[in-house]
Amino acid sequence: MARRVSSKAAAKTPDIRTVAALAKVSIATVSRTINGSPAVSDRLTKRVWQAIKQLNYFPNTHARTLVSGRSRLLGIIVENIVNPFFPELIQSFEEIAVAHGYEILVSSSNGNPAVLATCVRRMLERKVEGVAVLSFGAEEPVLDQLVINDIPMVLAEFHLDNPKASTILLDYSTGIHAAVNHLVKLGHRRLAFLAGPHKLHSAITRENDYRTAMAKAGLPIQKKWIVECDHTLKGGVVGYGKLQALPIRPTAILCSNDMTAIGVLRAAYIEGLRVPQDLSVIGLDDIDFAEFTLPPLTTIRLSRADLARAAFEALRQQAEHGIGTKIQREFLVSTSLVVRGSTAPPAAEQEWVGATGVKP
Amino acid sequence: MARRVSSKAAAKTPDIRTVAALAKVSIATVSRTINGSPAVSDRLTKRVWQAIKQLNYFPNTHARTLVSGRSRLLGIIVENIVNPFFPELIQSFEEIAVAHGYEILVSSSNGNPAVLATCVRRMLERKVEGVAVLSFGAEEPVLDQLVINDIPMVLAEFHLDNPKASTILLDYSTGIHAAVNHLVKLGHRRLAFLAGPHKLHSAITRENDYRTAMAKAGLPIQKKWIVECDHTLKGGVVGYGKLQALPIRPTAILCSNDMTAIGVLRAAYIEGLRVPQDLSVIGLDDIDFAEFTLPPLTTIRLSRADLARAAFEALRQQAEHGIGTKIQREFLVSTSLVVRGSTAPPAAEQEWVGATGVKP
DNA sequence: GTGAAAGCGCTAACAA
DNA sequence: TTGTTAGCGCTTTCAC
Repeated sequence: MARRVSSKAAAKTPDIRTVAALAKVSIATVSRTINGSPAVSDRLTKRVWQAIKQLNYFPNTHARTLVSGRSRLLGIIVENIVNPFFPELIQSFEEIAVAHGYEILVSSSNGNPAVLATCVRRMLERKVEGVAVLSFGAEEPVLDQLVINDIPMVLAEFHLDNPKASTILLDYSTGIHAAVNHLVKLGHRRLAFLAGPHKLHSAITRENDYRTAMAKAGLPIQKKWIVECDHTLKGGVVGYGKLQALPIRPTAILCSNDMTAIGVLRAAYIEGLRVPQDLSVIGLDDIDFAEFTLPPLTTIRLSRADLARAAFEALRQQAEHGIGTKIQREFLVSTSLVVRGSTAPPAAEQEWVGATGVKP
Repeated sequence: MARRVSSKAAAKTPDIRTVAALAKVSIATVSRTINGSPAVSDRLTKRVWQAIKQLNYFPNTHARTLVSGRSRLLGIIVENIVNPFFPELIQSFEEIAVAHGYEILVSSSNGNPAVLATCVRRMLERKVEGVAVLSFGAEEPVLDQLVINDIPMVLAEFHLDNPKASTILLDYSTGIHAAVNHLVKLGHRRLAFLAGPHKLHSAITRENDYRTAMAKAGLPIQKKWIVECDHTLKGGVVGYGKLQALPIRPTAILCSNDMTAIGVLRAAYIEGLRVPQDLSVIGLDDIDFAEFTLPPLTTIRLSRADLARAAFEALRQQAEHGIGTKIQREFLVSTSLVVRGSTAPPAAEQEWVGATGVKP
């Protein structure tokens, strides 16, 4: 095969040397200019930028990473990208990261530890500077590779006894208490809870908060009124079915997430039960779609933007903190009730109250 | 600051030299072993792997990329990650890419050319080997940076006169014809079309296919029955409103995507129109959620998996083809009608037919 | 303020 | 079959 005869023929991507040659400076000066080092005279700065523009040059991240040790890459692992909660979260996280000069690597673990393990591995090979583990899951054991390699991490609702690991605590309690109180004020006493899969921390925490809120409200908890679903729409349909099969049915259902609640809405409609007249339903997440369900879903908002911000901030502090700088190791994201159309006073009790003016 | 006294103290990430030393071979042998070169004896292969395991070593992608010129990174640009169609697409694309040893960089352009430009820039800096532009948009002019840098591309529904650019053609026609015929067979004659935003190629193509299908079916097209929406749920609600304000209303609505159709379903419900008895609705995409709308949505399926496969295949061929190898520059992804519950014979005409046995 | 030179961790020629 | 060595494109001392 013929080799290229003239160097002119090779119109390859310009590198830092090309720029230096054109600007008639050393490559060190080009590097300094690009990185905004103050120690470059205005005269040369101008010449360098002019050459850069002319050549349409951009630096090679891999070379930069190799020598500087900083990849400016952040990993984000979500539980399930197909659950609308997560794309919204990824979107926020990416925006913030990009605004700060970072790039992100996204992976969806789908609750599968093996998948998680391979994506952690890939992230390690790419030398990520930190990983946001927003899978809310029980996959933490697989995270030891991150620990071993000393990679900063931020975990949702999970403490890892490691100096590089930060935690985002989600205060579901506020929102769930508000939801229960809202229902109680409306006159409900029989509140069921459609839980998430117990392998998720988030599901456990939410369920516990429901129990606490019920206790505080002085309401009895029936074991049968708590049913484990899987945070999917289908799961909500199934959960609803189980509840309706009970001899004494709840008048309101609190769901561990919005998808479950949407499943309930759907199942109730098909069975001819009117929401909210015959049954009140509350979700959790406040995904964009919640506003558009029929009726619009009353739900507990968990801000994706807040969560993304906390996750990024935790990682950034770990990645950029100087020696001796104190970093924040714990972050809190709160929740709040958004009242829309899926809650109302219970039908029967309302009549009963109307008849006597006294609650049971 | 005190320097490290003993090399023992530095428990830093092992590199290829560390492995070589432990296995008592040269770094070249380690490299060959990792890359599966056949030219390594079983004896050494074993020793090397053993050392790798012992040290928990993994190669540094940046160094690899730098020297080999191959990043094994692919970019994927979607229109809007919050539209459920896209997470499903990303999921598929990632699975395939990872299975072939590639990593992906995801960006959501949100129809914003400036955002697109910066994500292209970031992808260039990371030396992606190809970019799947699945934004279906009019942002192609911004893609010149990819062209200039000779980066392989695959575009949906857009031909770029560039040797590195492949195209995925979406055969909406099959699905849309099937949808129109389905409606016609049911007895509909007044079919409206809720189009997507005209800045999207996909929207234009779909609308044209609707016109063609209508013409083939011998049905008149009313200008007022084609209204431009924006592929969002809200847009569907608005579009529905415009259609209902017409003196002569359509009995069926074909929508440019599922989100629009879901908006129509919602608006119709609120206005007390029953779907499908009073109005038939058909979507396009077949997002996971379509199965769970009320009633379940009849829609035109566009397989995300097929699209992802085509996109990956196009990029892989460009990235890996040897000189002289013929590569496929055009790919076709088809569509098909999925009949569910949102279509039925039109109410009025059904009665009329019942009365006389003859159609108008 | 500027430049020369030493690598970052790896692959790929070339030798042996 | 194995090892030696020259960089990939950049940042970062260290001199000047």
